[in-house]
Amino acid sequence: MHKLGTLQAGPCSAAERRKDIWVTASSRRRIPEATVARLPLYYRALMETGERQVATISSERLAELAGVNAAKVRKDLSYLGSYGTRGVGYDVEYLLHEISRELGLTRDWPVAIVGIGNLGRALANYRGFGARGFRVEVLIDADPALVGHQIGDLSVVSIDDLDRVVREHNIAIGILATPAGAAQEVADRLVAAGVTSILNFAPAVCSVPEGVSMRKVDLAIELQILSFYQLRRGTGGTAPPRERTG
Amino acid sequence: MHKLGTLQAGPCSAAERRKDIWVTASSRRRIPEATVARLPLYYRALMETGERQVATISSERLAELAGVNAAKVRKDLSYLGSYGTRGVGYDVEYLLHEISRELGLTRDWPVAIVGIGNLGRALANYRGFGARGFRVEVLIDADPALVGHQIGDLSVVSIDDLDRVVREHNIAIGILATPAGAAQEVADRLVAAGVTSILNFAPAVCSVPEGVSMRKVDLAIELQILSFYQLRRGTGGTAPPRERTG
DNA sequence: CCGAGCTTGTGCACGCGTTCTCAAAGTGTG
DNA sequence: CACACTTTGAGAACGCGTGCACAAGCTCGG
Ligand SMILES: NC(=O)c1ccc[n+]([C@@H]2O[C@H](COP(=O)([O-])OP(=O)(O)OC[C@H]3O[C@@H](n4cnc5c(N)ncnc54)[C@H](O)[C@@H]3O)[C@@H](O)[C@H]2O)c1
Ligand SMILES: NC(=O)c1ccc[n+]([C@@H]2O[C@H](COP(=O)([O-])OP(=O)(O)OC[C@H]3O[C@@H](n4cnc5c(N)ncnc54)[C@H](O)[C@@H]3O)[C@@H](O)[C@H]2O)c1
Repeated sequence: MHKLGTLQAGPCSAAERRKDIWVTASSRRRIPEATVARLPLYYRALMETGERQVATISSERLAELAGVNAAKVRKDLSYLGSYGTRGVGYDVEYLLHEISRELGLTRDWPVAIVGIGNLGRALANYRGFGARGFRVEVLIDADPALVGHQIGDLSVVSIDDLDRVVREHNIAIGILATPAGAAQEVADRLVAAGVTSILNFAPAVCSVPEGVSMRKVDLAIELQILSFYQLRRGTGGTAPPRERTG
Repeated sequence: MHKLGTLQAGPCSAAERRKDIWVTASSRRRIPEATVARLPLYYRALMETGERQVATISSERLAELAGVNAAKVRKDLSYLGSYGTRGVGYDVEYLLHEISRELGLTRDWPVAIVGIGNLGRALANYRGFGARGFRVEVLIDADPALVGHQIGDLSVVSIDDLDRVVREHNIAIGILATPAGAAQEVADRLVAAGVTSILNFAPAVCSVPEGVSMRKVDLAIELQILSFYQLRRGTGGTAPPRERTG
């Protein structure tokens, strides 16, 4: 398949815009969400191994490195286009480039963290984000005692200045690390300030309008899921094969 | 759902996995994984609202509180048994009890954290875990400068004492917050010491033997997924309504 | 005791994701 | 060029999860 061109680059025409089909400059087909979630795994696997000196990598090898099924790797990559060569494998450099383009890793994303408590500080200090183009540029908190405090080379900004600072830095991605009670309000303010992607650590149901993405990470829930299966095992069940990739 | 599953452990042990039925003392039927992941949501929703004075709650109301579909709530709860009353709803207290029993929240789980860096410290200081019966009892790190250091009312223990301390405290659940490079080795040591559930924050593929559960939380991947959809939106696509329960 | 009004529990259809499988398409050797 | 070997790409089958729709079952007022 894959007949109608990946060739036709450039911004997609208005005619192509459909509700359920994702037509973009980079890829012509809809990429399943499960695949999107695995692309970072492939990216990381390709980056980490010294495989880059080798020109090509097979789906089998990549599957092994990423910890998934080989058929899945092939199907996932086929959504990006036919980048492989039969009998040979995938060109490592090219694949890396395509994946990072697809994930938006070729550009920098300014990020804001709201709620500079235990977790927010840990995130602010984390060096791993920058490597993927996620630059934490703004730290926001409501606690007056914290405002102005220096963390790394950033100074904590008051929640009152949220709108201004978020706009100034052109923030598209916000990280929410406030207590649960403040989550919805802060999310609303972020959205109002132009943020369209939110990563939420607060254990609270929290809704955002159409056109804004929100992903939740709830560590307590993760523990409870582990506890569930732990309990089963103790009472004679078998372990669940499950493992999540964010 | 999100369901971003990756099989793990031994090579190609996929086929036989699904076969086994989960029959335990507590519930007669197999509970789907997606349901297990939502039970904590229901639990939290029930605990948070003042709904407890009200004797019963309808699936519709609970769905609203938990941010899911009402039919889903009913189906999920039906896996636990027929605890509802038609025309009335679910008895709140009883439902809470059943869910917490199913999730193993009626008992205490001693937890160990390995890797007391930025993230490990945040987790160690977090008060939210204890409320669900997850008691962080052991902090472990390899850095000699950190060993003996006091965090909260716990003292950091050397990685050399991992086996002994984990056994002494009867730890079943371990949290892995070391750098990626050390993840597999630490996981192996935890498993060797008797840990059968691991929550892994290190961005690394990491395998555990059959009979051990492992869940991964990779924050960088979450950001990359957000970035993917953010990029699409910019180029004219529609936003994905997606939000993870997990 | 009956009927109106709710709410649960579940059968069912549908869509998504996974994985098996194999033809197609490449490489390399003699 | 023929042939053996490798590896991709995709068709197809299957299983899981979701959500609609509705009968079964409960309460309550009269
Ligand atoms: N720390 C962890 O390991 C951990 C684990 C799981 C979940 N969480 C969740 O992450 C969130 C943060 O946890 P934490 O331990 O960092 O909490 P924390 O109390 O240490 O920090 C919360 C911070 O948010 C700030 N804040 C409160 N209201 C605010 C508002 N309206 N606007 C801006 N800032 C505001 C507070 O001043 C504080 O600095 C919580 O929702 C918590 O449940 C944390
Ligand atoms: N901090 C964050 O916000 C964040 C975000 C995403 C992912 N992560 C991941 O979480 C993990 C921890 O992150 P961090 O920021 O806390 O890192 P960190 O470097 O601050 O802490 C790591 C700790 O692990 C200890 N350690 C190293 N090797 C060890 C071993 N073999 N046994 C026991 N302890 C060992 C180190 O002494 C250090 O104290 C990393 O894998 C990181 O990629 C962290």
